[in-house]
Amino acid sequence: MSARSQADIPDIVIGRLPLYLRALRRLRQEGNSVTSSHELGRRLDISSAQIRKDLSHFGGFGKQGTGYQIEFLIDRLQAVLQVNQEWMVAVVGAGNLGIAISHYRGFQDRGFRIAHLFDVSPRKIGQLIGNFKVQPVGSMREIIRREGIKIAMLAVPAEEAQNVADQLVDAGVQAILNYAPININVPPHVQIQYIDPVTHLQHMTFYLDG
Amino acid sequence: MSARSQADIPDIVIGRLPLYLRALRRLRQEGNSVTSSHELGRRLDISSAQIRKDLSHFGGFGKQGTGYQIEFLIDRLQAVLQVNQEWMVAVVGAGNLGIAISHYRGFQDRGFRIAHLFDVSPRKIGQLIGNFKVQPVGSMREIIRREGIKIAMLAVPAEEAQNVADQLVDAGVQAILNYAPININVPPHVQIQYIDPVTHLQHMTFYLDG
DNA sequence: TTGCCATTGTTGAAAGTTTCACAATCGCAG
DNA sequence: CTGCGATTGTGAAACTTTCAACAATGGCAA
Repeated sequence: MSARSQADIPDIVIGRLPLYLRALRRLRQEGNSVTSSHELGRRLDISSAQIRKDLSHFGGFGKQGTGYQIEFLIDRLQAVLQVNQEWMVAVVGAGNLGIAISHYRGFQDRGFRIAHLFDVSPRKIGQLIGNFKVQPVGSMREIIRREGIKIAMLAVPAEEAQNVADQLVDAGVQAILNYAPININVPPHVQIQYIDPVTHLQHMTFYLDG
Repeated sequence: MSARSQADIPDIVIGRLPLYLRALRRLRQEGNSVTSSHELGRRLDISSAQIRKDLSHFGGFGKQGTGYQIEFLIDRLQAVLQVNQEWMVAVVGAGNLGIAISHYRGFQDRGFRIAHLFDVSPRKIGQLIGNFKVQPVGSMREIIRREGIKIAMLAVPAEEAQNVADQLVDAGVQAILNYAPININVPPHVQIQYIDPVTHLQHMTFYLDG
């Protein structure tokens, strides 16, 4: 990976930390204050040894005989993932998907806050969606620059995705979550992740009979 | 994995096939009829050796000196993934997300067709969303059974996800794409995949500076 | 027909990831 | 204070995945 390859921790390990965090917050919500690698493993369908090993990359968070203090571990994982702060996020594309994203309440307390919603269509610009007035892509660069926004979600048609991504990178964005069903290329200092439901469905149909 | 562990091909390889397929269809749309492992690799940011090896699990699809016939390879991959047919999909949850999913045109020509949209809320039942009348979860089991639906997308609140998943499995569903931000447990013969944008964002924030 | 360039399919080595197994230690009961 | 059951952190082994290298082959130009 890039920049902050912090102490050489495998990327695959980093990818599991958000899952641990999610499960821990759920355990807390259910009223627990302590858990174990076995309990986490059972819930996440990951071996307990793996969980212990993953966590041990960041220090000894548990206690032998007892397990892990949930509150403490949540705190530590949030710090490691840098989500003990609130990141401003720009959404590009005010179609059905961009609108659903803009309404979604689930970003709130997990480290993210949607700050702007952009679109090209004159029909959409100025419309009020959720709490956001749709803004023209033309002003995107300047707004992202000015506000130092580092993260963007891309919900535009596949044909425009590369072009919009280039503009985002130029504006200083360092992480892109791309919902368009197409691969895009970004410079190595920019993080990119993909969400395409069809690829998940196609992965599963391989195993279905019939 | 389960059931059709076809000739022992690693799951991680299966997971890449939908990406190859997506890139190939794009290449075709751009007017190409032939490609190479190098070109695919460049686009997908995957080594050419990996692509050749992955494809070789299913037979010799390419020609030395020339590369791969795009049309032919698309055909083969669609057959391997069993998306040369149209799978009926049930969507559960008619909130913003369920609605966006129901409107999404991108399932159409990639092997899937949304057949039903279910919700519990009496306020929503009967409403027309896209082409679907929202149906009560109470009738879900019978409809899925009767129509032999094998795939469901779950867009309900985290608290209800496990319960709804259990009902789906009981109704005969064999693959679930879960958008709720929670892990759910299903029997081993049922495929499950997750989409949670926050986990992707948190994965990326690890690497950001500041 | 020959020689050359491009590209595959495949082998084996290297790198990466998961699992095993156990000493160390904690908290608690008696 | 001792002994027991639970649980962590970890080094070494097993396993999986990726990569590098190359012989084999196809098409094309001369």
